[in-house]
Amino acid sequence: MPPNSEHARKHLRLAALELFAENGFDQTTTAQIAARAGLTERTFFRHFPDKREVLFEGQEILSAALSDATMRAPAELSPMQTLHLACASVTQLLEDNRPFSEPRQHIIAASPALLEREVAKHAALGRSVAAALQRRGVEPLQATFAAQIGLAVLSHAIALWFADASLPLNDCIERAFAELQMLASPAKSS
Amino acid sequence: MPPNSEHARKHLRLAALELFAENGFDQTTTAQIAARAGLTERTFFRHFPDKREVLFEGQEILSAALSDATMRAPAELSPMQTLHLACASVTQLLEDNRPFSEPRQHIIAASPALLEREVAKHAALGRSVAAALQRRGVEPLQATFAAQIGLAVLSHAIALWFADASLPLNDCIERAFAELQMLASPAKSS
DNA sequence: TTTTTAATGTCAGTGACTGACATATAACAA
DNA sequence: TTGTTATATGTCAGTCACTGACATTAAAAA
Repeated sequence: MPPNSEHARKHLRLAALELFAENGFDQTTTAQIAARAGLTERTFFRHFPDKREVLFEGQEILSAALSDATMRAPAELSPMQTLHLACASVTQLLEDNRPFSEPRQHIIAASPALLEREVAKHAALGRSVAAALQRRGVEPLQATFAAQIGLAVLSHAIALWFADASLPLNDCIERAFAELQMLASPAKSS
Repeated sequence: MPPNSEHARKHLRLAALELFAENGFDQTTTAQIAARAGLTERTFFRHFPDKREVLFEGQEILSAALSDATMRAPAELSPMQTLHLACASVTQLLEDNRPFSEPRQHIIAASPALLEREVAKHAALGRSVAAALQRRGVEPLQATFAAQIGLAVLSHAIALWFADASLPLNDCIERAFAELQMLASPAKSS
Protein backbone atom coordinates (compact mmCIF):
# COMPACT_ATOMS: atom_id res chain seq x y z
CA MET A 1 0.00 0.00 0.00
CA PRO A 2 1.04 3.62 -0.41
CA PRO A 3 2.08 5.23 2.91
CA ASN A 4 -0.82 4.64 5.28
CA SER A 5 -2.98 7.61 6.02
CA GLU A 6 -5.14 6.12 8.78
CA HIS A 7 -2.03 5.66 10.85
CA ALA A 8 -1.28 9.38 10.77
CA ARG A 9 -4.88 10.37 11.56
CA LYS A 10 -4.94 8.11 14.57
CA HIS A 11 -1.69 9.51 15.92
CA LEU A 12 -2.80 13.07 15.32
CA ARG A 13 -6.10 12.46 17.13
CA LEU A 14 -4.33 10.84 20.05
CA ALA A 15 -1.71 13.59 20.29
CA ALA A 16 -4.42 16.25 20.18
CA LEU A 17 -6.46 14.51 22.86
CA GLU A 18 -3.45 14.30 25.15
CA LEU A 19 -2.32 17.88 24.61
CA PHE A 20 -5.82 19.31 24.98
CA ALA A 21 -6.24 17.41 28.23
CA GLU A 22 -2.82 18.49 29.50
CA ASN A 23 -2.70 22.15 28.49
CA GLY A 24 -6.15 23.01 27.25
CA PHE A 25 -7.39 23.61 23.73
CA ASP A 26 -6.36 27.25 23.42
CA GLN A 27 -2.88 26.67 24.83
CA THR A 28 -2.20 23.93 22.32
CA THR A 29 -0.92 24.82 18.84
CA THR A 30 -1.47 22.69 15.79
CA ALA A 31 2.31 22.58 15.37
CA GLN A 32 2.61 20.95 18.82
CA ILE A 33 0.02 18.33 17.93
CA ALA A 34 1.78 17.50 14.70
CA ALA A 35 5.17 17.37 16.42
CA ARG A 36 3.93 14.91 19.05
CA ALA A 37 2.55 12.76 16.27
CA GLY A 38 5.92 12.91 14.50
CA LEU A 39 4.47 14.95 11.64
CA THR A 40 4.32 18.50 10.32
CA GLU A 41 1.68 21.15 10.84
CA ARG A 42 0.93 21.06 7.13
CA THR A 43 0.11 17.38 7.36
CA PHE A 44 -2.27 18.04 10.23
CA PHE A 45 -4.29 20.30 7.96
CA ARG A 46 -4.27 17.72 5.22
CA HIS A 47 -6.13 15.34 7.53
CA PHE A 48 -8.40 17.78 9.35
CA PRO A 49 -9.99 20.91 7.91
CA ASP A 50 -9.34 22.83 11.12
CA LYS A 51 -7.94 22.51 14.62
CA ARG A 52 -11.28 21.67 16.26
CA GLU A 53 -12.29 18.98 13.84
CA VAL A 54 -9.64 16.62 15.18
CA LEU A 55 -12.03 15.96 18.08
CA PHE A 56 -15.13 15.45 15.96
CA GLU A 57 -14.63 12.38 13.87
CA GLY A 58 -17.24 9.68 13.59
CA GLN A 59 -20.06 12.18 13.93
CA GLU A 60 -21.04 11.45 10.33
CA ILE A 61 -21.50 7.80 11.24
CA LEU A 62 -24.14 8.65 13.82
CA SER A 63 -25.72 11.13 11.44
CA ALA A 64 -25.93 8.57 8.65
CA ALA A 65 -27.26 5.87 10.96
CA LEU A 66 -29.95 8.10 12.40
CA SER A 67 -31.02 9.42 9.01
CA ASP A 68 -31.09 5.94 7.52
CA ALA A 69 -33.18 4.58 10.35
CA THR A 70 -35.54 7.52 9.99
CA MET A 71 -36.05 6.91 6.30
CA ARG A 72 -36.41 3.14 6.61
CA ALA A 73 -39.02 3.20 9.37
CA PRO A 74 -42.46 1.78 8.49
CA ALA A 75 -44.43 4.32 6.51
CA GLU A 76 -47.45 4.28 8.83
CA LEU A 77 -45.54 5.60 11.82
CA SER A 78 -46.03 9.20 12.93
CA PRO A 79 -43.00 11.51 12.83
CA MET A 80 -42.36 11.13 16.55
CA GLN A 81 -42.82 7.37 16.46
CA THR A 82 -40.38 7.29 13.58
CA LEU A 83 -37.80 9.24 15.56
CA HIS A 84 -38.37 7.07 18.61
CA LEU A 85 -37.58 4.01 16.55
CA ALA A 86 -34.59 5.70 14.95
CA CYS A 87 -33.15 6.65 18.34
CA ALA A 88 -33.57 3.12 19.58
CA SER A 89 -31.72 1.84 16.54
CA VAL A 90 -28.52 3.75 17.29
CA THR A 91 -28.12 2.75 20.93
CA GLN A 92 -25.52 0.12 20.09
CA LEU A 93 -23.46 2.68 18.19
CA LEU A 94 -23.57 5.11 21.09
CA GLU A 95 -22.81 2.47 23.68
CA ASP A 96 -19.77 1.30 21.74
CA ASN A 97 -18.49 4.85 21.54
CA ARG A 98 -19.03 5.69 25.17
CA PRO A 99 -15.41 5.06 26.30
CA PHE A 100 -14.25 7.59 23.72
CA SER A 101 -17.00 10.15 24.15
CA GLU A 102 -16.71 10.40 27.92
CA PRO A 103 -13.22 12.02 28.13
CA ARG A 104 -14.01 14.05 25.02
CA GLN A 105 -16.93 15.68 26.75
CA HIS A 106 -14.67 17.02 29.48
CA ILE A 107 -12.32 18.59 26.98
CA ILE A 108 -15.15 20.06 24.95
CA ALA A 109 -16.91 21.47 27.98
CA ALA A 110 -13.72 23.30 28.97
CA SER A 111 -13.45 25.29 25.74
CA PRO A 112 -16.06 27.68 24.32
CA ALA A 113 -14.66 27.20 20.84
CA LEU A 114 -15.13 23.45 21.05
CA LEU A 115 -18.58 23.81 22.55
CA GLU A 116 -19.50 25.97 19.60
CA ARG A 117 -18.38 23.28 17.20
CA GLU A 118 -20.28 20.66 19.18
CA VAL A 119 -23.60 22.47 18.95
CA ALA A 120 -22.93 23.10 15.27
CA LYS A 121 -22.54 19.36 14.75
CA HIS A 122 -25.75 18.82 16.66
CA ALA A 123 -27.52 21.31 14.42
CA ALA A 124 -26.18 19.59 11.32
CA LEU A 125 -27.49 16.30 12.69
CA GLY A 126 -30.87 17.96 13.09
CA ARG A 127 -30.88 19.15 9.48
CA SER A 128 -29.95 15.67 8.33
CA VAL A 129 -32.77 14.04 10.28
CA ALA A 130 -35.21 16.70 9.10
CA ALA A 131 -34.24 15.93 5.50
CA ALA A 132 -34.89 12.25 6.15
CA LEU A 133 -38.33 13.06 7.53
CA GLN A 134 -39.06 15.16 4.46
CA ARG A 135 -38.31 12.17 2.26
CA ARG A 136 -41.06 10.39 4.19
CA GLY A 137 -43.50 13.09 3.10
CA VAL A 138 -43.41 15.33 6.13
CA GLU A 139 -43.74 19.04 5.35
CA PRO A 140 -40.41 20.94 5.60
CA LEU A 141 -41.32 23.11 8.59
CA GLN A 142 -42.91 20.17 10.39
CA ALA A 143 -39.90 18.01 9.63
CA THR A 144 -37.49 20.56 11.06
CA PHE A 145 -39.62 20.97 14.15
CA ALA A 146 -40.02 17.26 14.75
CA ALA A 147 -36.31 16.64 14.19
CA GLN A 148 -35.42 19.32 16.73
CA ILE A 149 -37.76 17.81 19.29
CA GLY A 150 -36.54 14.30 18.59
CA LEU A 151 -32.89 15.28 18.99
CA ALA A 152 -33.67 17.16 22.19
CA VAL A 153 -35.18 13.95 23.51
CA LEU A 154 -32.14 11.95 22.45
CA SER A 155 -29.83 14.49 24.09
CA HIS A 156 -31.85 14.25 27.27
CA ALA A 157 -31.69 10.47 27.14
CA ILE A 158 -27.92 10.62 26.80
CA ALA A 159 -27.74 13.07 29.70
CA LEU A 160 -29.73 10.63 31.86
CA TRP A 161 -27.45 7.85 30.70
CA PHE A 162 -24.29 9.80 31.61
CA ALA A 163 -25.78 10.74 34.99
CA ASP A 164 -26.44 7.11 35.96
CA ALA A 165 -23.87 4.80 34.46
CA SER A 166 -25.80 1.71 35.48
CA LEU A 167 -28.82 2.39 33.26
CA PRO A 168 -28.91 0.92 29.76
CA LEU A 169 -29.24 3.63 27.13
CA ASN A 170 -32.41 2.06 25.79
CA ASP A 171 -34.18 2.53 29.10
CA CYS A 172 -33.08 6.16 29.13
CA ILE A 173 -34.54 6.66 25.68
CA GLU A 174 -37.87 5.17 26.73
CA ARG A 175 -37.90 7.37 29.78
CA ALA A 176 -36.98 10.50 27.81
CA PHE A 177 -39.81 9.99 25.33
CA ALA A 178 -42.19 9.38 28.21
CA GLU A 179 -41.04 12.61 29.82
CA LEU A 180 -41.66 14.45 26.59
CA GLN A 181 -45.30 13.36 26.70
CA MET A 182 -45.62 14.50 30.30
CA LEU A 183 -43.99 17.83 29.54
CA ALA A 184 -46.12 18.49 26.48
CA SER A 185 -49.47 17.42 27.90
CA PRO A 186 -51.32 20.53 29.10
CA ALA A 187 -52.97 19.04 32.18
CA LYS A 188 -49.80 18.07 33.94
CA SER A 189 -48.35 20.24 36.72
CA SER A 190 -44.63 20.52 37.58
CA MET B 1 -18.35 63.46 27.17
CA PRO B 2 -15.19 61.53 26.25
CA PRO B 3 -15.12 60.43 22.59
CA ASN B 4 -18.32 58.54 21.92
CA SER B 5 -18.00 54.80 21.58
CA GLU B 6 -21.53 53.96 20.48
CA HIS B 7 -20.95 55.97 17.36
CA ALA B 8 -18.05 53.78 16.32
CA ARG B 9 -19.90 50.55 17.11
CA LYS B 10 -22.85 51.60 14.98
CA HIS B 11 -20.63 52.48 12.04
CA LEU B 12 -18.68 49.25 12.35
CA ARG B 13 -21.87 47.19 12.43
CA LEU B 14 -23.25 49.00 9.42
CA ALA B 15 -20.02 48.69 7.45
CA ALA B 16 -19.81 44.98 8.26
CA LEU B 17 -23.43 44.40 7.23
CA GLU B 18 -22.84 46.12 3.90
CA LEU B 19 -19.57 44.36 3.12
CA PHE B 20 -20.87 40.94 4.14
CA ALA B 21 -23.90 41.45 1.90
CA GLU B 22 -21.75 42.69 -0.99
CA ASN B 23 -18.81 40.29 -0.92
CA GLY B 24 -19.70 37.60 1.59
CA PHE B 25 -18.38 36.99 5.08
CA ASP B 26 -15.23 35.10 4.14
CA GLN B 27 -14.23 37.56 1.42
CA THR B 28 -14.44 40.47 3.84
CA THR B 29 -11.48 41.29 6.06
CA THR B 30 -11.78 43.04 9.39
CA ALA B 31 -9.42 45.69 8.02
CA GLN B 32 -11.92 46.45 5.25
CA ILE B 33 -14.76 46.80 7.73
CA ALA B 34 -12.75 49.17 9.87
CA ALA B 35 -11.64 51.18 6.84
CA ARG B 36 -15.23 51.67 5.63
CA ALA B 37 -16.15 52.83 9.12
CA GLY B 38 -13.23 55.26 9.04
CA LEU B 39 -11.39 53.36 11.77
CA THR B 40 -8.54 50.90 12.26
CA GLU B 41 -8.60 47.14 12.49
CA ARG B 42 -7.36 47.39 16.08
CA THR B 43 -10.37 49.50 17.00
CA PHE B 44 -12.70 46.91 15.48
CA PHE B 45 -11.35 44.34 17.91
CA ARG B 46 -11.73 46.75 20.80
CA HIS B 47 -15.48 46.85 20.15
CA PHE B 48 -16.10 43.23 19.14
CA PRO B 49 -14.31 40.18 20.50
CA ASP B 50 -14.17 38.62 17.03
CA LYS B 51 -15.18 39.12 13.43
CA ARG B 52 -18.48 37.24 13.73
CA GLU B 53 -19.72 38.96 16.82
CA VAL B 54 -20.33 42.20 14.91
CA LEU B 55 -23.52 40.54 13.62
CA PHE B 56 -24.73 39.25 16.98
CA GLU B 57 -25.48 42.20 19.18
CA GLY B 58 -28.71 42.48 21.11
CA GLN B 59 -28.90 38.74 21.61
CA GLU B 60 -28.35 39.28 25.33
CA ILE B 61 -31.49 41.43 25.43
CA LEU B 62 -33.66 38.55 24.24
CA SER B 63 -31.83 36.17 26.53
CA ALA B 64 -32.41 38.39 29.54
CA ALA B 65 -36.06 39.01 28.67
CA LEU B 66 -36.81 35.34 28.21
CA SER B 67 -35.00 34.31 31.38
CA ASP B 68 -36.68 37.06 33.40
CA ALA B 69 -40.12 36.12 32.16
CA THR B 70 -39.38 32.49 32.97
CA MET B 71 -38.39 33.30 36.52
CA ARG B 72 -41.25 35.72 37.14
CA ALA B 73 -44.01 33.40 35.93
CA PRO B 74 -46.59 32.31 38.55
CA ALA B 75 -45.13 29.56 40.68
CA GLU B 76 -48.00 27.12 40.08
CA LEU B 77 -47.37 26.86 36.34
CA SER B 78 -45.80 23.73 34.92
CA PRO B 79 -42.42 24.09 33.16
CA MET B 80 -43.99 24.10 29.71
CA GLN B 81 -46.74 26.52 30.74
CA THR B 82 -44.01 28.74 32.11
CA LEU B 83 -42.11 28.67 28.84
CA HIS B 84 -45.30 29.27 26.88
CA LEU B 85 -45.92 32.40 28.90
CA ALA B 86 -42.30 33.48 28.59
CA CYS B 87 -42.37 33.09 24.82
CA ALA B 88 -45.55 35.14 24.61
CA SER B 89 -43.91 37.87 26.65
CA VAL B 90 -41.10 38.47 24.16
CA THR B 91 -43.21 38.76 21.01
CA GLN B 92 -43.05 42.55 21.06
CA LEU B 93 -39.27 42.45 21.28
CA LEU B 94 -39.04 40.06 18.35
CA GLU B 95 -41.53 41.98 16.26
CA ASP B 96 -39.64 45.21 16.79
CA ASN B 97 -36.40 43.54 15.71
CA ARG B 98 -37.82 41.88 12.63
CA PRO B 99 -36.63 44.54 10.15
CA PHE B 100 -33.08 44.01 11.38
CA SER B 101 -33.18 40.25 11.76
CA GLU B 102 -34.56 39.54 8.30
CA PRO B 103 -31.53 40.70 6.24
CA ARG B 104 -29.20 39.31 8.88
CA GLN B 105 -30.65 35.85 8.41
CA HIS B 106 -29.69 35.86 4.74
CA ILE B 107 -26.10 36.78 5.53
CA ILE B 108 -25.87 34.21 8.30
CA ALA B 109 -27.37 31.44 6.21
CA ALA B 110 -24.73 32.05 3.53
CA SER B 111 -21.77 31.38 5.81
CA PRO B 112 -21.08 28.18 7.77
CA ALA B 113 -18.95 30.12 10.24
CA LEU B 114 -21.81 32.50 11.00
CA LEU B 115 -24.30 29.65 11.21
CA GLU B 116 -22.06 28.04 13.77
CA ARG B 117 -22.07 31.19 15.87
CA GLU B 118 -25.83 31.46 15.53
CA VAL B 119 -26.50 27.99 16.88
CA ALA B 120 -23.98 28.67 19.64
CA LYS B 121 -26.00 31.73 20.64
CA HIS B 122 -29.13 29.61 20.55
CA ALA B 123 -27.50 27.06 22.81
CA ALA B 124 -26.43 29.79 25.22
CA LEU B 125 -30.02 31.01 25.28
CA GLY B 126 -31.09 27.50 26.14
CA ARG B 127 -28.65 27.32 29.04
CA SER B 128 -29.90 30.66 30.30
CA VAL B 129 -33.54 29.59 30.22
CA ALA B 130 -32.65 26.28 31.83
CA ALA B 131 -30.96 28.16 34.66
CA ALA B 132 -34.09 30.26 35.10
CA LEU B 133 -36.20 27.12 35.32
CA GLN B 134 -33.83 25.72 37.92
CA ARG B 135 -34.37 28.78 40.05
CA ARG B 136 -38.06 27.85 39.98
CA GLY B 137 -37.19 24.51 41.54
CA VAL B 138 -37.04 22.35 38.43
CA GLU B 139 -34.39 19.64 38.55
CA PRO B 140 -31.29 20.41 36.43
CA LEU B 141 -31.74 17.69 33.83
CA GLN B 142 -35.46 18.40 33.58
CA ALA B 143 -34.78 22.11 33.27
CA THR B 144 -32.31 21.60 30.43
CA PHE B 145 -34.71 19.29 28.66
CA ALA B 146 -37.70 21.59 29.04
CA ALA B 147 -35.68 24.61 27.93
CA GLN B 148 -34.54 22.77 24.81
CA ILE B 149 -38.09 21.82 23.95
CA GLY B 150 -39.39 25.29 24.67
CA LEU B 151 -36.76 26.93 22.47
CA ALA B 152 -37.44 24.45 19.70
CA VAL B 153 -41.09 25.50 19.86
CA LEU B 154 -40.14 29.17 19.76
CA SER B 155 -37.84 28.57 16.79
CA HIS B 156 -40.64 26.78 15.01
CA ALA B 157 -43.02 29.63 15.77
CA ILE B 158 -40.53 32.10 14.31
CA ALA B 159 -40.14 29.89 11.25
CA LEU B 160 -43.92 29.90 10.76
CA TRP B 161 -43.89 33.66 11.24
CA PHE B 162 -41.17 34.18 8.65
CA ALA B 163 -42.96 31.86 6.22
CA ASP B 164 -46.19 33.84 6.37
CA ALA B 165 -45.53 37.52 6.96
CA SER B 166 -49.21 38.26 7.52
CA LEU B 167 -49.51 36.17 10.70
CA PRO B 168 -48.94 37.85 14.08
CA LEU B 169 -46.12 36.19 15.98
CA ASN B 170 -48.42 35.47 18.91
CA ASP B 171 -50.66 33.31 16.74
CA CYS B 172 -47.61 31.43 15.51
CA ILE B 173 -46.55 30.75 19.08
CA GLU B 174 -49.99 29.42 19.98
CA ARG B 175 -49.95 27.22 16.91
CA ALA B 176 -46.41 25.97 17.60
CA PHE B 177 -47.28 24.92 21.16
CA ALA B 178 -50.40 23.22 19.86
CA GLU B 179 -48.31 21.36 17.30
CA LEU B 180 -45.97 20.22 20.05
CA GLN B 181 -48.88 18.58 21.83
CA MET B 182 -49.97 16.86 18.64
CA LEU B 183 -46.43 15.68 17.91
CA ALA B 184 -45.85 14.38 21.41
CA SER B 185 -49.18 12.63 21.91
CA PRO B 186 -48.75 8.93 21.09
CA ALA B 187 -52.14 8.30 19.49
CA LYS B 188 -51.75 10.78 16.68
CA SER B 189 -50.68 9.66 13.19
CA SER B 190 -48.75 11.85 10.72
C1' DT C 1 14.50 -2.17 -11.43
C1' DT C 2 11.72 1.31 -12.95
C1' DT C 3 7.51 3.73 -12.75
C1' DT C 4 3.72 5.40 -10.53
C1' DT C 5 0.93 7.22 -6.84
C1' DA C 6 -0.35 8.70 -2.44
C1' DA C 7 1.47 10.81 1.70
C1' DT C 8 4.43 13.99 3.55
C1' DG C 9 7.84 17.93 3.86
C1' DT C 10 9.22 22.77 2.89
C1' DC C 11 8.35 27.49 2.39
C1' DA C 12 6.17 31.63 1.75
C1' DG C 13 2.08 34.08 2.48
C1' DT C 14 -2.70 35.82 4.26
C1' DG C 15 -5.69 37.11 7.77
C1' DA C 16 -7.68 36.95 12.54
C1' DC C 17 -6.48 38.46 16.86
C1' DT C 18 -3.39 40.46 20.97
C1' DG C 19 -0.15 43.20 23.90
C1' DA C 20 2.45 47.36 24.60
C1' DC C 21 2.91 51.89 24.01
C1' DA C 22 1.88 56.41 22.00
C1' DT C 23 -1.55 59.96 20.76
C1' DA C 24 -5.80 62.66 20.43
C1' DT C 25 -9.95 64.49 22.13
C1' DA C 26 -13.53 65.88 25.23
C1' DA C 27 -14.82 67.01 29.93
C1' DC C 28 -13.46 68.98 34.23
C1' DA C 29 -10.64 71.78 37.56
C1' DA C 30 -7.69 75.51 38.54
C1' DT D 1 -7.90 80.31 29.53
C1' DT D 2 -4.91 76.49 30.62
C1' DG D 3 -3.61 72.23 32.54
C1' DT D 4 -5.35 67.54 34.02
C1' DT D 5 -7.57 63.39 33.47
C1' DA D 6 -10.04 59.64 31.33
C1' DT D 7 -11.45 57.33 27.39
C1' DA D 8 -11.24 56.23 22.54
C1' DT D 9 -8.22 55.51 18.97
C1' DG D 10 -3.72 54.83 16.28
C1' DT D 11 0.66 52.36 15.53
C1' DC D 12 3.51 48.47 15.48
C1' DA D 13 5.23 44.12 16.21
C1' DG D 14 4.12 39.54 16.93
C1' DT D 15 1.54 34.81 17.33
C1' DC D 16 -1.15 31.39 15.35
C1' DA D 17 -4.63 29.16 12.28
C1' DC D 18 -4.83 27.98 7.74
C1' DT D 19 -3.56 27.71 2.38
C1' DG D 20 -1.20 27.27 -2.21
C1' DA D 21 2.76 25.76 -4.83
C1' DC D 22 6.32 22.85 -5.37
C1' DA D 23 9.71 19.31 -3.94
C1' DT D 24 10.52 14.73 -1.81
C1' DT D 25 9.85 10.17 -0.01
C1' DA D 26 8.21 5.48 0.20
C1' DA D 27 5.41 1.67 -1.03
C1' DA D 28 2.97 -0.77 -5.08
C1' DA D 29 2.69 -2.23 -9.41
C1' DA D 30 4.73 -2.88 -13.92
